Amino acid sequence: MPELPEVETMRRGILGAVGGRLVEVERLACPRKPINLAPRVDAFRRRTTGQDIAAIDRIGKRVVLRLGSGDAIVIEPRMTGLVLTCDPPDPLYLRLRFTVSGAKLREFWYWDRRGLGHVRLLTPAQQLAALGPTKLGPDALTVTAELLRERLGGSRRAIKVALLDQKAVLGIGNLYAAEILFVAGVHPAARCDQLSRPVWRRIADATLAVLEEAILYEGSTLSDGTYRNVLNQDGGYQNQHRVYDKAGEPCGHCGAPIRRIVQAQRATFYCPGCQRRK
DNA sequence: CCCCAGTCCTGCGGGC
DNA sequence: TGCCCGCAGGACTGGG
Repeated sequence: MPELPEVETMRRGILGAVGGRLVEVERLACPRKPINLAPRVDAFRRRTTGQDIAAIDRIGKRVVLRLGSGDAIVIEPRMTGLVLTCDPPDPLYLRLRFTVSGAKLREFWYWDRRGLGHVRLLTPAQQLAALGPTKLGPDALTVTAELLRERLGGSRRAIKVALLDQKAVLGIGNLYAAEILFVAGVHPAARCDQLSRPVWRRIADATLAVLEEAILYEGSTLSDGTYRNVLNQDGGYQNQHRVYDKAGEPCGHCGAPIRRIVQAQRATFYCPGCQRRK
């Protein structure tokens, strides 16, 4: 499931298209169900064809192609979306083909097995409304202890649930929330309004450490094998996981069996020996 | 403010 | 062995 490190890996994988010109964005006849574009196919094609690719950014878990017109193509992979520059894992789920001229990278694809992802073309005004600071928090790679405490310190929510709130902090999903709290030594059910400054410091430090390390490893490929980098290779961070999807296995630090609980209808993994409530 | 359940969607694994 | 159900969860929505 693409979270910040996986999406950052996608972004870096297609940076070779920057400075080029979008020849075409073609919606492929995916036999399951062609991707829903916004706006619809004709307008999407008209407003993207021939546009310069000025930059490729990441906003949280989305890849953003900045076009010369000021419009932005926003790719939101959600659970199973992938950006690929080579043959796909399974051509059945290819949804879009991007063709580029005048740059090193000539072609890339959007692939999505389950089809929960979205690709949207947004005007500058729409970008501000949908992706601006009122909708989305600061990027997780920029967090500090003060910023986390400011945004979450008054909340009665459990810290693990709050870390998933994209209005609070941007880019953390279920997997990395678990890993971050393990590294910080914080119990996932600890209430935000009961955490001290030193604990916020540990959470901020762990957030940067875990996400930056995961980017170096090009993200996590889980046992279902869905996430791949743009070259259709496995990521490497799954081998560094401390708790995610390890229920019953001994903690690598203290040996206690890793626990699985459910918070806000999502699985949470943690070590009862290493992670305390305060 | 915050929580919860439902929605989208497909593949896989557990259980019978 | 084979089939079916439920689970996986990112983002969003509507109701409490």
